[in-house]
Amino acid sequence: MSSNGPAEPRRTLTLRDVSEASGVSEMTVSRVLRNRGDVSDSTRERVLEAAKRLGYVPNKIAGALASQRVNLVAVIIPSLSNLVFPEVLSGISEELEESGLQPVFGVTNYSAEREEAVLYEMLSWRPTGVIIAGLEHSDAARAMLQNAGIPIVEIMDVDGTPVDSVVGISHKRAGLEMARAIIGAGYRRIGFLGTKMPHDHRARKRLEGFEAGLAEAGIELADSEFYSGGSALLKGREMTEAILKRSPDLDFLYYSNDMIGAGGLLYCLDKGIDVPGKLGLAGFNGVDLLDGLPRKLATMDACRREIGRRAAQIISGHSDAGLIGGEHVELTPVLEPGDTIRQG
Amino acid sequence: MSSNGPAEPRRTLTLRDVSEASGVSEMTVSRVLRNRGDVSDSTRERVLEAAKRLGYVPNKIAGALASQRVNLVAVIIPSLSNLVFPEVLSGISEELEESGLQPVFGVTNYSAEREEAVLYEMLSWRPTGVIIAGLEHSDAARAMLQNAGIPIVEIMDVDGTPVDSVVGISHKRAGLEMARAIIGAGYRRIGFLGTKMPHDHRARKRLEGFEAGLAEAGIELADSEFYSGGSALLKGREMTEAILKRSPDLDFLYYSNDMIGAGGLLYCLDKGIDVPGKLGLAGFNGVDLLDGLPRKLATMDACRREIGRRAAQIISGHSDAGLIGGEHVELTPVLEPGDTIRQG
DNA sequence: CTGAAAGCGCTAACAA
DNA sequence: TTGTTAGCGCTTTCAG
Repeated sequence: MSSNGPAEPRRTLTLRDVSEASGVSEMTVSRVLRNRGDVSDSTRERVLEAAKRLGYVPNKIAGALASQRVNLVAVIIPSLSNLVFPEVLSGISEELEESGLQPVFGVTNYSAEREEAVLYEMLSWRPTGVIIAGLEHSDAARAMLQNAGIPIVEIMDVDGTPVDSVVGISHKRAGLEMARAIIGAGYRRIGFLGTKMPHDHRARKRLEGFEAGLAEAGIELADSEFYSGGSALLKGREMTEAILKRSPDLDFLYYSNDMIGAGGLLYCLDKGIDVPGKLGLAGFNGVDLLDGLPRKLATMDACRREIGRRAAQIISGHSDAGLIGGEHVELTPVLEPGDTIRQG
Repeated sequence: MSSNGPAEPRRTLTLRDVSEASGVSEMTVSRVLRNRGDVSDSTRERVLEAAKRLGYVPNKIAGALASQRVNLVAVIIPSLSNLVFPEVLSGISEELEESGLQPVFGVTNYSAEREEAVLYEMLSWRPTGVIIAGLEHSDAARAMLQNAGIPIVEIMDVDGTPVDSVVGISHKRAGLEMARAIIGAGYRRIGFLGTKMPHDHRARKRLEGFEAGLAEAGIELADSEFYSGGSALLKGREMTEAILKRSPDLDFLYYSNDMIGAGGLLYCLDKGIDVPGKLGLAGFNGVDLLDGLPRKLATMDACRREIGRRAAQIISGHSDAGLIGGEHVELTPVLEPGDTIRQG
């Protein structure tokens, strides 16, 4: 053994360590490490060399406290298993990368209570901005957002009153337009299949818009079926079987998402049901999974990646300007009729 | 308008504000807000009331700097669009929730350079621990992990040398056992279909193990096909068509993930190919999507959620004890033969 | 049970 | 181009 004294508890390195190792003041070290102000090349090199040799990692906590600046963007979403949100996150990541901001994710599991807790936790890190899914929040959560004094972007949905900025689509309109397209194609006995989640406001709004669209033609929903949990593809199968057994005269099934829609499509193909002749099908989201199915399910793209991108742009734009925004971006989902709606 | 002076720039609230509003010292306010030490009920109530009324949100940056304690766990993964990682994240979230720790996610896009940058960024927030996918890191990244002085858990893979703790499965073994099962079922002309990503080390290890397993029986891979990007389900279809056109005599296809495997399965069913009689199929991961397919694809569960959970447990365990671990947890994936491998 | 003093590691502002 | 001086808002420690 070499002459190690009594186990020196290893401190984590500070600016001072780099300062001593390089013979330059802490302030100058700090400047070099942040590419700030003019520093002579020789000094810069010495500092960089020392920092690297020691393995110094700056302490952003101290930095943030001193400078009152944090390069974090809080991103709050209901779920990761939904497939929808990972895409939004990718859009956000992509866009923020360029601006030097860092997304920090929090998950609420569709619970308002949990959302409040996550939001509180994240705001206490004083992020540069907040991106949060949906327009429905508890009063306390809304108050926190309002008082945070930073740009807030509510995403996914524009049907409601945002706290600050909003980027999304109108799910009511999405439902409405789907109903019109279905009726335009001549279908009349229409069923709805969707999730039971009491807090999935967007699915609820799509259904509301859909029923409004049917009402325009004097039609009511003929039957419906709800689920929660489990493999969505399998649920789609099972629900389709159930609803067709109960209401064999249905001529269209509208699914609240593409996964259960895909399950329904596979079921119909299995059973040799004539799609779209005798039975039409449509989903929602535009997940690229659909491209690989034997037949292409009708759907409506929810513009997920684009939503993420635009939201991130709003934050990074304001983080430069220091302003709070109130931007309102409504994206327009386009009906992709695929092969499961009769063509006029 | 009321007598608003010249636009008071709204400061964010501090402990001092709550202290003044409640007539209690900052120190006592701090105690109440952290449920620390003995505080009389009446004082506690006054403080809580004032904090709530003002809408005070504590500043964790200052708190962390003063206490040298951060309740953040850095989680670094290659991708969010993979479906695999969201499940791991769910496992982590679930487990950390109980311990008061907060996961913070970073995404590397399978790039070692990006991983280094993300890691540096996250370590600069002095997290309580790090959970990072894979055992392959740049020298610099490995050095940072080693010097961080906090628990590090490398996940997904155990084939290699961890920096500290590791939780995962052996992908080599997974490939090996799949090969044995396939050969045991009597297949001999075997093709491999997978991703081309040069940095997906785990897919590579599975292939290596697979080839080793074939070699035991004196067999070589008859053909292979690689892809990158796009809808995995669709790619699975296309690749399957391509490889079967090129090598019509193949009697088994091993896919590097379930999504492309599912695409292949759908293709075979479309074409009326006798599965598993004339052609066997297998994937990898055990995604629950498979439950909804017309036939169940053979696969091997990668224990994703469990991996997340165990990794989180290691971090929260050590965050209490303040120790650094070196735990080694190897989970065992189980072959799920489904309907696409001939049964003896 | 409550308060006062000191300082966490860094950066803004100013001085040299 | 470089250094010095004060804090950032909180918690630790110790004293009442």
